[in-house]
Parts: sequence; structure tokens; C-alpha cells
Amino acid sequence: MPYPFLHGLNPEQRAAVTLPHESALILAGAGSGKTRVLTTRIAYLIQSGQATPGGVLAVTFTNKAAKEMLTRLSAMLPINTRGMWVGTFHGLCNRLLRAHHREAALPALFQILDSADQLSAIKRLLKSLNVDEEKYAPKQVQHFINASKEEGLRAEQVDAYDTYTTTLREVFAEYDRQCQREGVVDFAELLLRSYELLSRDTNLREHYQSRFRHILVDEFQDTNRLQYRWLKLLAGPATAVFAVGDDDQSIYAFRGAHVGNMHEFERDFSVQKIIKLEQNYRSHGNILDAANALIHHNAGRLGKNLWTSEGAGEQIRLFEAATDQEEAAFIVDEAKALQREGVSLADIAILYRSNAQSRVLEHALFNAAMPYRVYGGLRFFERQEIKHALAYLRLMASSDDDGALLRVINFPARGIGARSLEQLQDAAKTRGVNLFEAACMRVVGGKAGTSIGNFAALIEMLRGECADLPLPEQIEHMLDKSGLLLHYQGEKEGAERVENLNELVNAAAGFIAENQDASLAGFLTHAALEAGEHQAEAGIQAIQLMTVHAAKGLEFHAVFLSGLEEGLFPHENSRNERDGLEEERRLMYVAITRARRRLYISYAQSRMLHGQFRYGLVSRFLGEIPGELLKAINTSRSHSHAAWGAPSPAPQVRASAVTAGATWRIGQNVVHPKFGAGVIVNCEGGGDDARVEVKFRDHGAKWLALEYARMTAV
DNA sequence: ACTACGAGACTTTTT
DNA sequence: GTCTCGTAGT
Repeated sequence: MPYPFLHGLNPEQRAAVTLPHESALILAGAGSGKTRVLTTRIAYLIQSGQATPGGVLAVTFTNKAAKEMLTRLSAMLPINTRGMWVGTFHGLCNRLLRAHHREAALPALFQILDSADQLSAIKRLLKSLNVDEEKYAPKQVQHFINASKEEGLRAEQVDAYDTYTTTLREVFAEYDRQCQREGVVDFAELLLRSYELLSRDTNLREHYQSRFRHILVDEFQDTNRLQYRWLKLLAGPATAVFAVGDDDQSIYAFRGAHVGNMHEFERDFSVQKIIKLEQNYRSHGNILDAANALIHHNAGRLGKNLWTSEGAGEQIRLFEAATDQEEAAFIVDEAKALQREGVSLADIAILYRSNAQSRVLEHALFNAAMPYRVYGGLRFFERQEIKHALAYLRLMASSDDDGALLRVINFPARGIGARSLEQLQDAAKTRGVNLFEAACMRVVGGKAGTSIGNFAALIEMLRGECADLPLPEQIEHMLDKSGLLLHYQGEKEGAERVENLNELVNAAAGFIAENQDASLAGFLTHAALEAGEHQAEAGIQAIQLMTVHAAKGLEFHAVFLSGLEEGLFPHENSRNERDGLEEERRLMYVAITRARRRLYISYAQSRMLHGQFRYGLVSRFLGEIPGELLKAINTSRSHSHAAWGAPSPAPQVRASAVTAGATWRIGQNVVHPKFGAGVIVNCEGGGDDARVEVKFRDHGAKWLALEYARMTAV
């Protein structure tokens, strides 16, 4: 056997890895060894001489996944992975555009805008165009622009049927002009620009098409329409595309992911046969059965059933709490018990649908002195002080970057206010120069004018002094001379920010050690394309708290899935979205399949939400899990709230309100003395101020206080 | 130019 | 409840 890495693969995995030169779709269920198949396939192709490292392109969604792939590859093969094109869609597009910036009509040192940079660029543009920000919310404009680009559309190709869209379209066009002028590129632009480059430039396209005989795509279900078209364009007649994905784990439709790409791929690339990886190496049987049963409620799946050779294992533990606090207390108690049994805290996760839910959990963990770690929130390169530092660096690298200039021209404060900035911007516009040049020309008079001139001189000075310094020293120098460091040192709560700024110097040192391209521009690109670690790292001895989205791709010995209430999970906003409920169900599927051995699912009858108590019903998803897989483990304290009926025997739990002897639940038919017949469709509040929404046959929907409404159940 | 206060939002998120 | 954002006041 010349390929030792094929050992230990199951028949389907092996079939996928050793597939002949043809495009293939691998349907890889949760925990089925997807990454292993992907990397082993590459190793096999290279080892068997079917591909050279330079002829392989592998694309992922996150930097973490790309790194993981490279690490595993170099463990399997004694090759230099440098020549391989392994990276994220954005990273690869960046690489392409850097190499052919002239053909793509971009400056050699184009900067990349992250979402926040893009938003401020849009705000600035709206102001200069005198567009009403009330009517055209910057966030919506941003979404419009990005969504258009992700459909492959430029401003002039967007349909406008009313004045509103016409304005949006105009702003879009103007935005692109502004970016071009300033030499910056947003995330969607990276994709679209390289797509356009390849489709326009036949020579270039054919060059890459014949070079990449193998394209491999990870998390294919997460590709958007533009990414799919990009792949189609890059794949030449002799290219085999190896797409690995799981339609059941598509949870990013809200940001443009298009699962339909899987069907289209099958057709467009004449896929002979879909290989399904259904053997799961992660979870015990009951957990998989629950996941299978749940996801079965979705329509239009490609179809897949996870199985394991391990035993059924434990039942899923179901806990009904009276309040969110009680739910948190329960989780803490159970986690402590697990810890006593010897389970590592790092192997316990508490998952929730939305970040707002973490507060109560954190509070309970904190009071119990349990170490925990919350994932999510601001990442390193997104922090204010880092953004400021990067803006200085960007301005040093390129005078055209108006956005960077505006960010730091008065930070730290130099007495340059809105007034003088306006003058500066006007002057720049009439003279057709960028803000930095205008600043150098000292077009603004008075004291502020002097400050502006001094600022320009500062940047010039930094450029001169940094020219021959190694990158980390350049940054140190800038932090010092710009006054940034001093500013934060003088701030009451600035210690952490100072620390982060020092960390930026370290990051630069790490960057030059790992990359051949040790330039400032290279580092800035790195900073934009890789905002820093957001996903959980193994090894930290603390309970892991994160959203279900953030947990995708991870696994834990024990998982607490909290807040299984209608309106929360599935989230109520999902009701308005097309196929929203199905995406929520896939999210639930992802959540369940994170657990290896033990899964807890909990919900609370009442919960503090948006500053007031909300009373929810148990999530419909619990009803979609077969009862025999669940074990209710309610403790006595959960029955303390009299306003709610005793839970019906689990798992067919039904939250219901009890008032004056009558039981109300959603779906209950009622008769009202004034409004007549109707059906309860929603409920809110509890106890004395419980209210229900009743949809009346003849009077529409109304909210009624249970205490006063004299309804009869029918 | 900076602080303070009130209004309004508030699902999920990588690049 | 808590955070951000924008405006008004100092």
C-alpha cells in the first residue's frame, strides 16, 4: 500500500479520496471526517502524481479552516505548501488581484476595507452626497451594495423601479467611484473584481484554468452565488472540482449563502454520483437519532442519515425551568457535577441562539466561581485602538486613503473640528486632490489650518523615518510619534488598550516571521483579511459559552443547549424570512450534533428579554425529537410557579397558561362574548398580566388580558 | 471639543 | 436590561 494515509478510512471516505479525475459532490454529515477526506484527497492526488502542489487550489471560508488544512497536509506529505493555493475565497481573490493589479485596474497597494470601514465610508459618502440618512440608513445601503455585488451586479446592472432604488443605485455607483479614488476594496469587491478580471481577460483565465486541474471546496453549502460563479469560471475543461458540504448544516443563508448551489453544481459539473459520508465518529446513537429525526422535518434535502457504530448512549436530558435564572442555575449545578466526574471544563459547552442570552449564564457561572469563556464580541483587529493604529499605518502606506485620514486626523485630539474638516474636504473636492494632499497644501487658514498642516507633516515625517525600519519598529515608532500610545496611557481605563497596542507590535513581529512579504502593505492586508481568532481554541480550562453558529465545526463531551423556546429558538424574526424556519431547524441540527456523549436541552417558562419579562412556549423543535430519546429531569424547584400548569409528561411538553381554572394554549379555540369565535395564536406575560393574542374569525387579531377577557375554551 | 443624557434598537456572522 | 448613537449643553 503506497498510501499510508488511506489506512483507517471507511469505504465511502476512501471512495471519495480516490475518486478518478472528475467533478464530485461529497455530502459530508456532521462528524463524518470531512476535513480528513478533503486533506487526504489532496495528499492522494499529489502522492499519486495526478496533481502537483501548484496545480491544486483549495478554498475554505475561514482562515482557521485553511490553516488547519495546511497543517494536516504538511503532516501527511513532505512538501512545501507555499506554492499551493490554499485559502479563503477572499484570501485567494486578494492573491489574484495583487498579482494582476494592473489588469484589474487597482493600485499595487490597494487597501482592504472591513465591514466597519465600509460602513464609515458609506456614511461619509451619504453626507457628501447630501443623502438623507434617515431615509437611507447606512446599514441598509451597505447591505444593498454588498448583496448586489454578491449577485455579481454593478450599479448600472441593478434594476431600479422607483425613486428609492434609483437613489440607492446612484449611491452604489458613487461608492464604487469613491473606493476606486481612494484605492480601497471591500470584501465583496475582492470577489467581484477578480471574477470580472477572469471573465474579461481570456488569457489570464485560460492560464489559471489549465494550471488548476484540481479545485477543492470546503463547506460548499455556504457558498454564495458569486462565489459559485467564480468557481465555475476558474474551473476549466480539464478541471475536476471536489466539493464537500452538508446541506443540513447550511446556516448562513442570512448572509447570502445559497444551498441551491449544491443542486446546480450537480448539474453544471455533471456529477456522476454523490458520495455520502454518513458514518459519524463523534456522537452516541441517541444524539444522532434525535438529530436525524429533527432534520427530517425539512423539505428538499439531499437526504442523509447519520449513524454510528457506537452504542445508543444516554438519553438527552430535558430540563424545564421556571425562569432563565433557574435554567442557568441548573446548568451550573450540572456542569459542576460533570467536573466532579472528571470531565474537563473545556469539554463542556453552553450553547444559545443569541448572544443576549449569555448574560444570565455568565452571571450564574461567575457567582459559582466556575471558570468560563465567552466567544464572540470584538476581535483583535476590530478594536478601536487597533483601528486607529491601522489607520495611521494605512495613511503612511497610501495618501489616497481618505477614510484612514479622517479617522485619525483628530485622534488624539489636535483641535481639528468638524468645521475645518468640512473646509478641507471642500478644498480637496474643488481641486480634485485627496485629503492628504489638500492638508499638505494648507488650504485651510487659521489655527486649525496650522494643526492640519502639522498633521500632514507628521505623516510625512513618519514615512521618512520608518522607511528603512523593520515592520514592528515602524509600528512602535508610529505609536509613539502619533501620540496614540500617550493618549491611552493618560486615559483612566486605557491600560488594556495600551496592552493591545503593544500586542499589535508583537503581531507584526509574528507576521514578518511567518511571511515572506514582510511589508507594511502585506501586514495591513493580513489585518483586514484576518480579524483575529473568534472561534474557540482547545485547551483553555473553562466552560465554553457561544452561539450555536459559533459552535459549528466544534465538538464537546457535554453540551448544554439552552433557551429552547418559541421566539428564541426558532427565533421569531425567522418567521418573516423565506425558509427561515428550516434554517432554524438546521441550526438546531448543528447544535445537537455538537455533543459527543451527553446533551442537555433546557428551556424557561419566563425569561428577561429586552428589559421585560417574556413568557414563552417550549420550542416546537422539542416535539420533533422522538420521546424515547428524551428524559425529563425536572427538579422540584421548577414547579414553584403557580401561574403555569404542571408540565405535561415530557417529551410532549406543552407550555400553557392557567387562569381561574381554565387552561389556555396556543392553537386553543375560544369564544369571546363580544368578538365571537377565534383561536389563540400567541401569548405574553404571565400570572396576573398574562395576555394572549386571539385571531378572531370576524374581528381580526387582538391582544386580550386573560384576567379580564371572559373567554370560553371550545 | 468634550460630556451627558435620552432615544431606539436588539439574531445569527466570515471575510 | 444594556449598548450605541446622535444631539444638546457646557
